[in-house]
Amino acid sequence: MASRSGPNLTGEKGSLCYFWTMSEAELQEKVQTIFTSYLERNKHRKTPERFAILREIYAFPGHFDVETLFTMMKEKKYSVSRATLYNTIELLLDSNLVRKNQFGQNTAHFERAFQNQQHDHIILTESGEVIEFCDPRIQNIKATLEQIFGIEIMHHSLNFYGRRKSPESGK
Amino acid sequence: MASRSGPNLTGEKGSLCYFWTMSEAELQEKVQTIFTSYLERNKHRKTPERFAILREIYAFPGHFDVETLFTMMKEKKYSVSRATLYNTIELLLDSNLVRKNQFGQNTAHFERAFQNQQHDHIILTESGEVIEFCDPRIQNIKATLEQIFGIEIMHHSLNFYGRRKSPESGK
DNA sequence: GTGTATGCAAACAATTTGCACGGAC
DNA sequence: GTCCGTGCAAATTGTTTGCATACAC
Repeated sequence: MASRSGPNLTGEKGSLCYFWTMSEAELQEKVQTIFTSYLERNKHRKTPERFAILREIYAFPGHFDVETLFTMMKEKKYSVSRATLYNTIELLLDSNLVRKNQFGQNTAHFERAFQNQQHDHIILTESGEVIEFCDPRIQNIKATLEQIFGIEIMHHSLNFYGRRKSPESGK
Repeated sequence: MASRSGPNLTGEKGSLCYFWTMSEAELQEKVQTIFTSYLERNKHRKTPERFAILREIYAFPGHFDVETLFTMMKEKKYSVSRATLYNTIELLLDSNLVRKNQFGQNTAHFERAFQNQQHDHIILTESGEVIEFCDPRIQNIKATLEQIFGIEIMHHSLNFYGRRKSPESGK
């Protein structure tokens, strides 16, 4: 279940990129503002639970599933129920603050989405390790499909499944 | 839950393609041979249930989930249990005769894989319709990733989620 | 005060597991 | 005859729902 960020390869071959800006505190503040305005815009209540969940999610950079988040919050003495987690994540998905991933298993995985560039995943099936990458060519495919099928694509999910080529020879 | 095949656009812009060959009978015979040799190679028993399931899957061109397959086979008076379906599909995945898809929901979808070119999916979220497409540019991305990360990619899954742009305008 | 959001537990859905029996080898 | 694969039902896992209470508005 390990997860590491892709390397900063901006510019290299013009095809891979990954970057991160803004301090944790700024990030927390920013997403809180976004969520607040989302809740107001949609006439949802600004409950402490919702903000606690948002904060907890944005305090954690990797992928998580609901059970892990539940345990994490229980340990920190938050009193949240699984039901509220599912409900709130639904709102966070809708406000584009969280992204949902379905890797092979039947557990949904989530990750924070704001200031976390849209990226895709490589799952190393032997170790469960997840590599993130970002390749702009996917946007070209998207554009072609939109044009050919006359559709509007809202989002996508791209996962590659593979394994290390030979121990310690990769790189 | 509708599902339609992508159009045959081989050559157009050099980016989209879809084709199908071989009669149903030939197909059935071919996959049966492949499965037989797979079972022998891995010292698994060649039970009638396993071949019945393979036949049933290859008699159906679209996507299916386990429950649907179970119902389909029950109606045809096959006596199979869900457990056997899950077990056998596992073997069929391993022998590359079946492909597994996780669209948004928590139900896994499957489709036959042999002579069914590797393709990806567009899910129209409003209707649940699934469009298949095949874009060779995904292979370029794959090649880049293998090279950069020193990995070997076995397979991938690419899903776009979108909607029709405007009724009857998308050609 | 009103009514939405919450926590809890029960319900549900998809998949896995345990076990006794049957049939492939 | 051996023991793997089966059917069935029970167990497990992930997610949703129902309901009484709490608190945001």
